Amino acid sequence: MSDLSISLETLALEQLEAIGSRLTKSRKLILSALEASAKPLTVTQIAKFSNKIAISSMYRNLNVLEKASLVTKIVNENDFAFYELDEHVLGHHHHLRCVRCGTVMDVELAEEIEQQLHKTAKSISKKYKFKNVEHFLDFAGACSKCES
Amino acid sequence: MSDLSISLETLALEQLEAIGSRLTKSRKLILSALEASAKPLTVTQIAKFSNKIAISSMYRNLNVLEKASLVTKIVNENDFAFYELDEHVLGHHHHLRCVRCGTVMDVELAEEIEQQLHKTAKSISKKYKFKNVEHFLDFAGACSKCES
DNA sequence: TTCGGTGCAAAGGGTTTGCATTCAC
DNA sequence: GTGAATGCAAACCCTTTGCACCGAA
Repeated sequence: MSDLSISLETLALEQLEAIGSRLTKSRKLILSALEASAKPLTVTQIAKFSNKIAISSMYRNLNVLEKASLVTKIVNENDFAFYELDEHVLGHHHHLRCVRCGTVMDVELAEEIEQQLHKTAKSISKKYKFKNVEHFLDFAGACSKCES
Repeated sequence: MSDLSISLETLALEQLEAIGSRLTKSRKLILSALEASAKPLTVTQIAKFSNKIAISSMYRNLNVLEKASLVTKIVNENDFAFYELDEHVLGHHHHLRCVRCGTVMDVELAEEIEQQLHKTAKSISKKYKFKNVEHFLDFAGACSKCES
């Protein structure tokens, strides 16, 4: 149980402490579920991974972990949220979503595109007078399982 | 009431008929609200524009209009959906969202980036065996109103 | 011993649905 | 006249909250 990598555990301790929170068993379990998964998970999926945590605690913990910049919430067209480790942990990346089953997977892009997106964000920031403009680039299509 | 442009009304009639639905007064009102607005609207905002429509009909109509490819639902981090006219009507574009107040506005990008995104979508399609991969590029930051 | 964390149950809030009525073709 | 659309209220479902209890520093 809670086979959390040392590096993530250290980071978690540090960043949770920074917001006055503790690294509890439940939070370790959630983090290890997310670390073990190749792709973002729904609350229900995380709960399956460890059904000892009450759903309410699940949500409360995910909110705390989000505040600690350890976890990121992904809003999806399919009405339930997905969660994954924060970009500080996972590295910058994008998402590919199946329009049928809703599964979300992580995708990395070429540096070239990233740079261009960065430039674009800057020019939008200037043009529309928005501060700290970030880009969110996702892709969606029909996955091979759903297509069969 | 329902000062819908002729071209949109024609298109609406056509595409609603294609899915066996009618162009009713309520649907005209919703479409004209969206056409009049410079930016995507929430259900509540559309309702304000015309408070004669029951909320339930609002949702039902928006779903029908979405099926008819007349309207697109935008999922937002701030927990309520935004709606706007479909890209077939509005043209391809992207969104800029305020992380504070949640407002969403439309943004057009240079052809150069669009082409690169298109290429990227294709290569992702091949790599992950997803069909009909589309891109969704949004930007988010703090708008000038919220920043003051 | 002191707070933060947890479980349970109840409440929230946006969205959907059942049903009888009304409307469009 | 017939099937689609509407209004109202109730149901849904994911998520949040209140409260008493538990647990780690």
